[in-house]
Amino acid sequence: MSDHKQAENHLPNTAILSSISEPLLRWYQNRARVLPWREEPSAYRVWISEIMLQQTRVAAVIAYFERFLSALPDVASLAAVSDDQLMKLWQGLGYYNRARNLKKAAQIVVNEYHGQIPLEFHELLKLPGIGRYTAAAISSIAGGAPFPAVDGNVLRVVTRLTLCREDILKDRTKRHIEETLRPLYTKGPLSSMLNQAWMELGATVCIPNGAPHCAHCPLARFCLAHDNDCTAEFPIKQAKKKRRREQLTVLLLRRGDKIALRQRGSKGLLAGLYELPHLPGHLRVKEIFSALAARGFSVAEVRALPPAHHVFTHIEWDMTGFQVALRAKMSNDQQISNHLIWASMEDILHRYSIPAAFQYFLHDL
DNA sequence: AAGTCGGGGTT
DNA sequence: AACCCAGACTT
Repeated sequence: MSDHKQAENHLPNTAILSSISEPLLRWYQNRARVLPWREEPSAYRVWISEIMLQQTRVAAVIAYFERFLSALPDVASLAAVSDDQLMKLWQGLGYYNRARNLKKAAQIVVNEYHGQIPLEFHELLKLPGIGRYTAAAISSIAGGAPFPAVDGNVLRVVTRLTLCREDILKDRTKRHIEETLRPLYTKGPLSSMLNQAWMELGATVCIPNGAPHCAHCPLARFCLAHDNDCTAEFPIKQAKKKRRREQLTVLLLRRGDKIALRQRGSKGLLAGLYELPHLPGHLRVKEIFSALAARGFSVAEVRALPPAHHVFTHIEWDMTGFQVALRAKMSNDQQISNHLIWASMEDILHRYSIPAAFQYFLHDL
């Protein structure tokens, strides 16, 4: 019967959640972690932290946040930073467009907002890299705006509390939960705390992997999933597509104390970052000799390196690596046509941002 | 609505 | 090996 099916698939309503704010806020005031961006929640600090925290754990962000704030302490310095320094500050965090959008948005703030970061939800939403979650987080935490910041934590906590079986990856499910929570928010400091409390609960108690710590949850007595002993069934998410695999042959080209790097294109995977030159497929030593000879290199020696495997969100790289000692200096024309950069160890450490996928081959240099 | 975009920790 | 993370943007 369709009525019965609807009941199993019900969406959460505000009434179920209305009695929850008080115990949740009380718990948060006692149990909130001390985090760098909480000590002084200025718009700039909250903004940087929220962008870094997108799809990234708190533990991974803290050190990056401190270093970033030291190097670029305000919007003006961010707007003026070089792309290379920006990428170096972001190296290892991933999703590098987050950093590029951060700089773009900073330039907009300088040029169109007189250097003052807007605190209104709908103004923040216009800036590149800021979606509904981040606009709600910044406007509420730094400005007390009454908007629920619905991230993966909140979706997990709310679907468990209410036994909601909608697919949390669907936009309309996120929108619905936003609307459900919206009435709980009032303008002022409580909306900042409430947003952080939902996320804190999701991150530390109502956790994603493994069993949630219901014995320590301030909302256990309100929680339908806890009542029915079915927290493991939530949240419901559509199954992911399988990753595709690619084979690469990575070359560690050495000439004297320099190593060859190449800048990736401005779009797509690892856009704009610096990589070790590589060729598609798994090549044999003989093929490497001829490929390099065809490009005008004089090869002294080729030595195999340990193979490496790197997993991205939707691609997997199977890499074989070869260290190649080059004999003579090639002509300037060939240097330019090959678009290679001859970098020193110092450059690699402090200037060029090289993604993790290539670091396997740089470890013992 | 589906695909793209990193890297690392947990289970 | 599969899952997830204080998501946003493009197509």
